[in-house]
Amino acid sequence: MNIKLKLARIEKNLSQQELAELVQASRQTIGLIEKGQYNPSLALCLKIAQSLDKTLDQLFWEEKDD
Amino acid sequence: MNIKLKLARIEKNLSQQELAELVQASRQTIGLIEKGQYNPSLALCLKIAQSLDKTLDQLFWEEKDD
DNA sequence: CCATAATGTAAATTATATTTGTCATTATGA
DNA sequence: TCATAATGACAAATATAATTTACATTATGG
Repeated sequence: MNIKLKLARIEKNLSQQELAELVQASRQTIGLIEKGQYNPSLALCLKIAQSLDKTLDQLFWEEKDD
Repeated sequence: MNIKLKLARIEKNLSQQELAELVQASRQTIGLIEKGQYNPSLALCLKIAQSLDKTLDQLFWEEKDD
């Protein structure tokens, strides 16, 4: 569950459909990325981050201990 | 051409082959990503960043003006 | 020169991200 | 109640990332 992405989208007052159109993807793809258990391409991540005025790290980076 | 990735790899004294093994990818995949014109998956980007002690932004983020 | 490590490149194949379509659910408003 | 927007979920088809295999180039060291 990518809560950071979902929150960033809602902050921008965008529906999944609207974000999908901004990044030229399908609504389902956005839904799946927010749901997690999903592995989007770097290009799509970059478009999403730019559309939401965030960086890759802000949306997709998790601190790891190992 | 992803020069940041290439430099980060060389800083770590890793060959493409060695980095590939660390992230469980093929040597060719690493070479193609460094060459650019390529669209890796987020999961692979995360593994690469962790292996090189960098974040996503440090390796894959470009400031955009638009 | 010969051997080898490191890298670049290309074609064929496999794996999987993404799309498309469809139906169900929830919430909101007329 | 009825209509609709938003979302979740699922399956099948398509697009493309990634692998595999192979051969070439460059550099280094014997």
